[in-house]
Amino acid sequence: MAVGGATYAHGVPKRPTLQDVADAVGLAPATVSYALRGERGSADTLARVQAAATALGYQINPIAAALASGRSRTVAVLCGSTRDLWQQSLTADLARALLAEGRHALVADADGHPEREEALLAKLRDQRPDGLLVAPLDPFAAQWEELARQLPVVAIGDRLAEAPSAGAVVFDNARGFAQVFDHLAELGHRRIAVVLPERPSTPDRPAERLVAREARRCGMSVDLVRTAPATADADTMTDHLATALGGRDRPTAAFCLTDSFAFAVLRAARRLGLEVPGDLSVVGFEDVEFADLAGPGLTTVDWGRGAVVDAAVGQLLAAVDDDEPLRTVTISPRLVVRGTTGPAPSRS
Amino acid sequence: MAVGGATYAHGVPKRPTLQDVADAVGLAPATVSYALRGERGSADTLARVQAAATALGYQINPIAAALASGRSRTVAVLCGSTRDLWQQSLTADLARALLAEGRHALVADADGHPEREEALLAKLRDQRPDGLLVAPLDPFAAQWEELARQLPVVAIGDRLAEAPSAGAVVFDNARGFAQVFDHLAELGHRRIAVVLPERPSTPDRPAERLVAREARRCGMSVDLVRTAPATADADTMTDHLATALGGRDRPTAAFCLTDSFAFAVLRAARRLGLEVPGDLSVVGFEDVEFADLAGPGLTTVDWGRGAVVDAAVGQLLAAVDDDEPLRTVTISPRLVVRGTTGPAPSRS
DNA sequence: TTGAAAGCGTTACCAA
DNA sequence: TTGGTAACGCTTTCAA
Repeated sequence: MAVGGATYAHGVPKRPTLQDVADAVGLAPATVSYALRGERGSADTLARVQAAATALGYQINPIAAALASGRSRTVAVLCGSTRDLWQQSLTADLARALLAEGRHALVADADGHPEREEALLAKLRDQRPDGLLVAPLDPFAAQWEELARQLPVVAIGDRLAEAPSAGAVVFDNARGFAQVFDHLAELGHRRIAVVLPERPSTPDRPAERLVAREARRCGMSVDLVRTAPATADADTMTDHLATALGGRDRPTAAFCLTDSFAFAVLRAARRLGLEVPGDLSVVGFEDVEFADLAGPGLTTVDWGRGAVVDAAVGQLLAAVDDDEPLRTVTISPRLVVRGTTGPAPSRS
Repeated sequence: MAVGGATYAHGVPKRPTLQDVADAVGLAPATVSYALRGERGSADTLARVQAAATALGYQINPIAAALASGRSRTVAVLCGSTRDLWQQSLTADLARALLAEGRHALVADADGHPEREEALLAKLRDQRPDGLLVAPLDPFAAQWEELARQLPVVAIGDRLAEAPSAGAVVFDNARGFAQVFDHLAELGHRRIAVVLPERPSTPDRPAERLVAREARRCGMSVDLVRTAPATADADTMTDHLATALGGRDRPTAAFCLTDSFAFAVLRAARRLGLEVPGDLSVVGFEDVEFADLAGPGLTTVDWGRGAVVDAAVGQLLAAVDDDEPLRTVTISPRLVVRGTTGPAPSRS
């Protein structure tokens, strides 16, 4: 029975309920409920109910509705780490898009830890969201399978290996990689570093294989630099990259699979006294808003976050509302070359 | 009665309820409820209930709990515009902090429109959050008063003029402005531009007055450049600023009340062919993560977002859980001078 | 088209 | 300490 803290209990003016509206118009609550939702009712009833509702200032109680119907009109958004800039923006955009569609966003952030992802998922599920949008940390986890059977799930970035029934919005990495390698090859780079996250590659981001293939195709040699995903601690990442990119026989370009990595590389370059792009070309793979400011040498791949958001939210809500099947949508890359990204250094 | 889309209805294995646990241990649901919450029960009862609950895999249904108790264990987070980088990060940090305290975050974004702020507020209120964290677009709106009477509200950035009962986390702008002006004066700047949002100044950000006072104190002349808050359209902002900062008798420094503005100024400077900081010193007022990358001349004021988040979440939850009074917390500025911000240009 | 009644899964009051 | 029971406010089935 609603108690509420002493401080706030009195201020709440006991909002009108369905019963109040029903009393006002002399109808049964059920009738009012249907009328308010436009499910049925004669034109007359409908009008009277509407009038009474607005007169009383009736607002539905979504919690009661959720309990009774089993649907909360809320969508859970679970993201791997909002410390990563692109994911942070993605999360914000998803929330905005959901709101525009009349759904609330229940957001959670696994903060880089797969085990936290699992725990959060359980909690989110308890909130009975109508659907789930997730940028998975561990797309191979077994839990996805059960979850995807229970409610519509759309994964962003990686297909959920164990949950074929889930939808996905994935990136055409093959083309993206090809564009980047072509670009770097044209500039004359022969030896590049590829900065990528430590976590295992996935079905949709088989980064290592793609790198190997492209390197072969372009006749390049590649240093793989594995880096912990974005954390609160930018310095550690910078240190790590400075070590990897410095040294005598260093690469002439760095291809970063995340713009957060690219920023760390730019910082590392600065510490090493390397000019970008004079001494080191840097390519990001996400195109966050201010990539253009981050460095004159920062070329990026733009995946069109708007398209990602539309595809994800669109198909999720279609599944929720109209039971439409989920599918995999592939996003195409567009290379954004900013300023002069080359020329390739002339030293051997 | 739970219907669920045809596709997902079957997959849901009908989770155990309190009743199921009660049946298992041969106690009343009420007893189990109390035991599970550790509110009462003998050691024996408690143990048996725990065991049965884990055995059955019982998970509480938060929606039913919310309906019965009137508390949702959810906190609404309403932000003026997640297109602004600082606010976007703030929102992400708030959500993370809330999660760490066992609360879910219901996030909404007014996207720069005060009228949307009002509408969203109404919808959020319907979700019966236990509290509200808000970076208000319009701190003068009348609605805050009623809202703050109904549930704990903590405003970030501006005190809510009409709602004295609400808490606040505000920035010590007087000191922040003084630090910036001192810094610029030391570098020898005599004429600066101040880039600030169009919306009316507020009790806690009486920007214009502070600017006037500081300018007088430091013997500077000031151009006020009013700019629409961050939008999706960075180009427009850049155009606007390029106009304001170009011209024959242009200022030698720009003090931007938002880092988003600072970025726009950097873009404008680039378009105008101005060197930063050679031709134009730029000072931001927020210190977003990658400010150090955005330009060598970008000095910022760091308000410690972590402190803001702690203060806001801390006092809100104290009010929610322990009925503690809300208060106004003031955050102190710290000037972060990066690289060489001067020297002041030598032309008169 | 309308309504009565049975939930939905908890919490909280009050009596035992 | 425990348990019965009445909310909480809505949705949905089923009968009128």
